[in-house]
Amino acid sequence: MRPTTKDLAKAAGVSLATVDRVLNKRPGVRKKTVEAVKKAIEEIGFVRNLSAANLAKSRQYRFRFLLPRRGDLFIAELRDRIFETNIGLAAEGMEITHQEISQVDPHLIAQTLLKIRRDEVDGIALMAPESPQVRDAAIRLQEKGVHVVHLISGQQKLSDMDFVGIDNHAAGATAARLIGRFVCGLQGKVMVVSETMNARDSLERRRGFDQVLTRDYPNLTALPSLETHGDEARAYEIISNMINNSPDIVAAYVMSSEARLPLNAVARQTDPQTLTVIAHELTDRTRKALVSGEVDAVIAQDSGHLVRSSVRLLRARCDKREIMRSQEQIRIEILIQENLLPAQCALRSNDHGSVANSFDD
Amino acid sequence: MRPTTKDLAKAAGVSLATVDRVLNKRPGVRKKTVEAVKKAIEEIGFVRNLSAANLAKSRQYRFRFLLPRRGDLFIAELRDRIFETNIGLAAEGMEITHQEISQVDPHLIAQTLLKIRRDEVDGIALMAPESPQVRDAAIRLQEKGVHVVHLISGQQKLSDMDFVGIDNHAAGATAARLIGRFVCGLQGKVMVVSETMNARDSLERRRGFDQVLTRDYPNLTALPSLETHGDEARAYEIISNMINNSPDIVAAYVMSSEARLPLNAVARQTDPQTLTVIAHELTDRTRKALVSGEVDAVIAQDSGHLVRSSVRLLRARCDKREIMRSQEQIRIEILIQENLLPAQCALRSNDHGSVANSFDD
DNA sequence: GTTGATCTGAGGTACGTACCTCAGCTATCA
DNA sequence: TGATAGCTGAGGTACGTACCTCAGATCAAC
Repeated sequence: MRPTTKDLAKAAGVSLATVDRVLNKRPGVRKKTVEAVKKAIEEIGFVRNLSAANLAKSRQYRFRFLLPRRGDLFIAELRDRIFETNIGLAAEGMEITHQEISQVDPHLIAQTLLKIRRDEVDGIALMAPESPQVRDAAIRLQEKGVHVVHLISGQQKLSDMDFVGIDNHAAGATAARLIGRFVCGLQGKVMVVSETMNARDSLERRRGFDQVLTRDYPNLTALPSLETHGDEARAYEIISNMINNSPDIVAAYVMSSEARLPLNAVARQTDPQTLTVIAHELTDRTRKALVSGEVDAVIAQDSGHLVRSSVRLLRARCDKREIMRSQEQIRIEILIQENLLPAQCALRSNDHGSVANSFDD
Repeated sequence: MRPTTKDLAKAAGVSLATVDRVLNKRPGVRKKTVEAVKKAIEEIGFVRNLSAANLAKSRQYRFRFLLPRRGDLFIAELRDRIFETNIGLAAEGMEITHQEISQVDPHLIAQTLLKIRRDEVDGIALMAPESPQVRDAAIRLQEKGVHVVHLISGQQKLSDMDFVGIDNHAAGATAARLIGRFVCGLQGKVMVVSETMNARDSLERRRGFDQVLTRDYPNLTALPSLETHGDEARAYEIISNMINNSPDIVAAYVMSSEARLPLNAVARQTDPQTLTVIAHELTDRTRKALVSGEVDAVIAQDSGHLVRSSVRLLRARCDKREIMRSQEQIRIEILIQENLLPAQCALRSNDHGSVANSFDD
């Protein structure tokens, strides 16, 4: 049997109350006594029983994800993962919800943030385009005692500690490297498409992309970023314009998390099989594109990891714990046809019915 | 507050005892009553409090990883992850150990397996080359009540349910695709190196590799597999022979998890920068090779995931639970210079001192 | 040596579930 | 009608930690 606090008290020659004070960093214990207890902890190899601690605390954590309202496949993925995580962690006293926010208007987002009360949630994971208003509102929220982490995009270097997502500079560099190698020395232009360049993540990806491309692949020239603004007609128009004006396009980099519109537009304009195409995020659309050869590689961040990592980070904040940041690093995944897992992403078809309990025989 | 069993009892109009019987699938409850309780569960949204349940059960899980004795960097990685996982899960009543076993001799491995008693461990994660003796010993062990999962390699299709690791056929295919694309239409031969072709994983990788290469890249011919048997001198000899006999080698695929010897041998024989090289597993050696350009891509499986997934699987077996297999799928990661995380793998330098508790101020 | 502040011990309750016993209840069948 | 088996309720203890109160001990400074 593992030693308990009682054993620890005996080993340290103090009472249970003192052990408790030391373990929970409560005041009113002499340094010498603290040391004695710590020594005993090492000696008998005491490890706090988390189950018991959680039970005793009967602590509840209520976290809320704020995601843009747009009907994006990637956002849908995230929502599904939030739902799953909620189910999985409900048994551990967590309640994880999500709320839609404006996809663009910083004022509206800031308003939404400021409306959040300390007594309804303990933490927020926010996915929103960069803006001073949002940043300030987030800071205000923190001051109220609601912890905030920034998901995927993140605000102007508040602190890296609050960010959950991939290194977008590196992701852009990865895209450039793949295009550079796949294109095989061909001379030509590279089309770059994004939903908007107002987002911090797009800007960073672009910088990383350009850096590698100009340094290592003089045969390739990156064209100015096209912005779809999530509008299908517009996407088609600007992309077809671009393709018609630059017949020497040999590759395309779709930077935004919603690759559907750009991919559809490209597909209508040219034979994507002959074009080297790199897109972001694994969704049903990019998965199909990967399988058909329409896309050569997908650069992805695991949506489940994003959600779980956010939750762990928020929870650590609530407990005033530090966290192993290196273990929470979100990987930049490179996906091609061959390393797509059969189940990956196809999970969307799950019905969300009765997963909560396991009495289904 | 979340509803408790007491609330559930009230809602279902039964006693706590009956609720308990239903929740824990104990006999002696009429079907009708069971249904009533289940209905109440749905209605009030009852979710078992895991902390309380674990505490009440005061269940301990003792799992042991059996890893080959060789001093491999990849194995060292795994050991470190086991150590970490043990620390992280100790608070949840898990005790995760590891034991070295013969790296080759099936008889010795089988003997080791058969020596394991039910009262010392609840489950085993076994990494061993395929052989009938080992397979039988594993089955015997299961009959004794010790759960067994097969790590990375796996035995002849016992059951996919017992396997933790990547799809090696797909991994080989991935390697072939990368080489095919990176080589840019060049005509030539591809060298294939492994530690041994007796391992199931190597065979499967080879098959996946050949399949894609012969189908999609007629410009490339894969050479017969070279086996280093973990011997440095031998590795150098066979590889230099191969290189001297086939001057038109344009690429190399290092299949085994220990890439050190083959990479060193290749480096001594030829300029690896001009060769397209794909290796397996992220270790200090492959990481350096990736950064220097000696290796073009690394195909990896996350060692931490391997360990944690094994533990989850074993635990599910102990609890007689089914598990979401799709969530336990180990991803085939493609790593290039650009998407290497700064922290990734460099963790080896950690001292393993006082991570067990968090009183370090 | 007294006062006050600081530290420590003893003992309690609470968290939500698991698992036990035993008494009593309800159908079923002889 | 009574015996039997199957079902249900009442009540208890246990798990290990958190957090509370209050009394008593210790130590410093005066």
